[in-house]
Amino acid sequence: MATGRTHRPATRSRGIPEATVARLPLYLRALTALSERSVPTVSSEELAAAAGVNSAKLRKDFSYLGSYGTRGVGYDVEYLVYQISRELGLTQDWPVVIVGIGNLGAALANYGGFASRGFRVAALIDADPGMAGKPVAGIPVQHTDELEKIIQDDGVSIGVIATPAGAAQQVCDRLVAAGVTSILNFAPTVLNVPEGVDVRKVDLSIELQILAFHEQRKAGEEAAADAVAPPAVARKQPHVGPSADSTGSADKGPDGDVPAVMPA
Amino acid sequence: MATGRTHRPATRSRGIPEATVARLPLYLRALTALSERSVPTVSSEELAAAAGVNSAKLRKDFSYLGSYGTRGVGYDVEYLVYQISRELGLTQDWPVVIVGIGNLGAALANYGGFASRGFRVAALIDADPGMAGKPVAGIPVQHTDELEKIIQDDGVSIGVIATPAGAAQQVCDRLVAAGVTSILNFAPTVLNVPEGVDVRKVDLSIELQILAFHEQRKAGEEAAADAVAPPAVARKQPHVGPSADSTGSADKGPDGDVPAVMPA
DNA sequence: CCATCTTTGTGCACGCGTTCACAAAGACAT
DNA sequence: ATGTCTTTGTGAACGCGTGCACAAAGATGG
Repeated sequence: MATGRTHRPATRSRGIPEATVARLPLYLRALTALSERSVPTVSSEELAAAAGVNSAKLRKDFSYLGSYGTRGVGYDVEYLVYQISRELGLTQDWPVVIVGIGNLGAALANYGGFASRGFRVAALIDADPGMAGKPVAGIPVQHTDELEKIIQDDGVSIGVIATPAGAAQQVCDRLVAAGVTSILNFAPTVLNVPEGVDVRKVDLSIELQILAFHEQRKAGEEAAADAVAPPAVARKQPHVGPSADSTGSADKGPDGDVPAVMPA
Repeated sequence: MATGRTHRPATRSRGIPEATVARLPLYLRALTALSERSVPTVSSEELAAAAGVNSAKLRKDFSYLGSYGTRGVGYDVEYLVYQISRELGLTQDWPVVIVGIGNLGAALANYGGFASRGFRVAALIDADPGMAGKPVAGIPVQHTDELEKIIQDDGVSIGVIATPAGAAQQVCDRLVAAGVTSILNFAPTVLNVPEGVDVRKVDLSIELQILAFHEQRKAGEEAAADAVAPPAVARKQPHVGPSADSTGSADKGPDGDVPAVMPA
């Protein structure tokens, strides 16, 4: 799903399948909402509905954490919030650096979800000297030269890359060399990292392409079954030659995928 | 993965497993790069390395598309680019609407990856009347009232939600009612959609929490003897970072004396 | 204290995805 | 043509994740 490397020595140590870990934040969000409404307990059925998953799956997920429920009653909301937070490591403070303060980087810096869950923006870093000192989301942007110093001084172990694709690997290397061991990559590139470093990637382009695939499939099925066109009329524009159009050569940027503004 | 609805017999119709579909954009990106360098053919081993996957997996993935390789030689780059593009539906033009033009929405509008692969920003939509007419990425923002009209006029079938969480479900309902059948959701909420609508979500907060989990596990690999006594009063500030100092192998680590921050 | 009812926790089976390993297919040299 | 060498395409085994179905556990009421 998301680790850039195919490797997964990951969750070998103590139970908790990767798929379960990926769902814990979902449960936590639903539980936090319940907590704010002062709901004392919740059944697996209710919570599963709120999180958008199967109730059996939810119970099995929780069983990896331990037996935190009460049969006949359900789960204590507050207690479960604490247990999941602890399991996810959110009871600690995680300083995070964001590299590449373009449109996307600025959006991330302003994203409220950071501060609300144990994550703290330790620094914003950009390669453009003109950005230095300029405040974004109340935090002054610092130049790339400061990167290593910041990471070491603040003990940063999580880095967010929001640079253009061309700069991503280089930034990644510097982050890792300075001590970062977890990277969230928004640049459309496959990052190469040494053993022991986790990479998760968020790729808008890929998500859209997956949607397009399903969309095309849906359109094709309808066409095969019936001729009744639902709402739209001009939805298709088959305007591509056998192999000359989109593939030719540099008809757009390096890959056309540039998430942020950052001079190389 | 990402389909909002629990049920998803998914790609039953025409082979092609979901996991393979999710990798096709990755291959396509690597192939495009090769194409720009005028590389005529590529072996499964080389291409797999470029895409960051196993070569056997790549070959099996391609086998679902058909036999496009030549034994003893490899794959024709141009031909494969075309085949994958066609399979993903990228030879069509996909108009996309972005709803919620805040920091993130603006970043998405400026994202080059849209236009480069058959996706076209048909409209930017925001609920704030003050935003109306204001150009973002060269496109004037339109008010939410126009949403249905735009979707129907342009035959939009893909919508991107970049609104706050509170507005996401409402926006989603309107998109679906107007004819959108694929949604990319950036809001931290579980969207409820009817059968036949695909939802993929991109959630920064969840990604970070998953990274935090692994980070914590790495930090406390040897000091696994915590076995925290269940706190009777939940949501209390627990003692924090008790593991960063005991191990000698861990060179990094947030010098464990940061204050605990519980989610609110 | 016993009966009943609710809800958890989990054993089990099934299907998907990954990986191995190798035969088949073609290129290429002689 | 024939042999050798490279690389694909895939059969088969394995492991993980999912969901069913049910027994165990505890609450609740009489």
